[in-house]
Amino acid sequence: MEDPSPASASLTPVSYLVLGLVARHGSATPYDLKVFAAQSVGNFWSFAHAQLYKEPPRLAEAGLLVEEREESGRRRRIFRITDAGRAALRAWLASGETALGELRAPGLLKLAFAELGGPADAVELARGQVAAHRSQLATYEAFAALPADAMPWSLRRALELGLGYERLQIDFWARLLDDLMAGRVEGAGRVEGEAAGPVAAEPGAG
Amino acid sequence: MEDPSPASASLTPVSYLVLGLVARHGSATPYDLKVFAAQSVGNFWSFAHAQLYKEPPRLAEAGLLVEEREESGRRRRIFRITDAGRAALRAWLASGETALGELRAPGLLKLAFAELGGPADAVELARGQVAAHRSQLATYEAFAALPADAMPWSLRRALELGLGYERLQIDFWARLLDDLMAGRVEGAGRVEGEAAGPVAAEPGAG
DNA sequence: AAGAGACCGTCTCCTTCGGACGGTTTCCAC
DNA sequence: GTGGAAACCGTCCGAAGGAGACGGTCTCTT
Repeated sequence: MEDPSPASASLTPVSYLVLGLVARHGSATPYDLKVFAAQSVGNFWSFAHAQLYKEPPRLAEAGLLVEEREESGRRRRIFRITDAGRAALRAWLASGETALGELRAPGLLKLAFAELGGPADAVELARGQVAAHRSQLATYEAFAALPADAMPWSLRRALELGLGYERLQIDFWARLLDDLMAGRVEGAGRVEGEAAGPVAAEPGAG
Repeated sequence: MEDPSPASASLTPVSYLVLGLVARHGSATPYDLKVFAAQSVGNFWSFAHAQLYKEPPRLAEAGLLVEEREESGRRRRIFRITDAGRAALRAWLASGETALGELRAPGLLKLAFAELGGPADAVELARGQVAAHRSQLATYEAFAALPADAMPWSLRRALELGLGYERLQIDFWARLLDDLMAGRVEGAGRVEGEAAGPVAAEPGAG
């Protein structure tokens, strides 16, 4: 049993990013991809730029893209999408794939263990998160302020989820901060002026 | 210039997960870690179980954990935290590290390129996302329904962010679905009964 | 005492990640 | 025009992460 179709090699999120970006713009060099990505989805989902150089040749080998060469001095690789590539992209868009993804926020991990630190630590964390998410929100808002024709409707919608997400984070951490300051958190001590907290160490099940 | 302290080798999120879990429970075997993780942070942030077997020995080598052996038949490795480990954990909790993380939701990536598919595709996507996030929300709600003393306050708080996140997603996709069905999306066609959509292909800048 | 099923652990392969490094082109001062 | 600074562009590598196949061990039941 051999794979009858090299084009059906497993496609990852990066693959679809590349396919989508090339389809949207007609053609692109890896560098273009890097720039396009940064201006669109890269806002929520960053890709190592090395991937954007490696992926197009892979897709070309699978027949989903074709590669040309610039004639000018730099002789950059220019990629265009093929019918097979369009089909793969359309299949992905049409598939009922509903993977969820995860809430991999470093701040959340830290919060999950905040009971092991002092109350002041949690306060610091919350403050930092509020600030960081506010700044990210500002970035998104600047992007969202672009004229309507600066991006396709779908991307704008995606941006709106990003805005909602940042606002959710800000609200969450701000509320936590309030509760912490007001001593309204059951189990967490009231924050006075202390800086270092205890880390639990009682022996347990082995 | 050499690293004077082997214990200061770079610690990753997995490191802190392990450190935190061991600190919280007093001691743990790698298998315990796997179970503990699944019952707590694993809800939002999953770790490959192989990591939970590899990380403790690494931390032990760095002096942050100590390893014992069960005497019984299976002779499992039991890990406990050291003072250095507690210090590292406390330092992490107290540090103003505020990395943001990203919104790496596969559905979001797909949405960003939805203009390249047909209106029916976006509808399918939205429907699927609503269903998937509703199911995830139900899982979180069941977890949140546990008695107050079933988890530390910090973990419960983290859970609450998870709940908010799922509700945000549900609202977002449900609203998109509504707008799509009502033809209220500028640029997206009204969904009639079509199934396959076009993928843009006009040549552009090279 | 035997076998089923849960429990527990390791290994390997492949991808991703981050970033160091290096070369090229353009532009501007002079 | 020429030198070089600055932006532009591309490749490579080592370390870490992730999926999951595979294998061994214990417990419980009959």
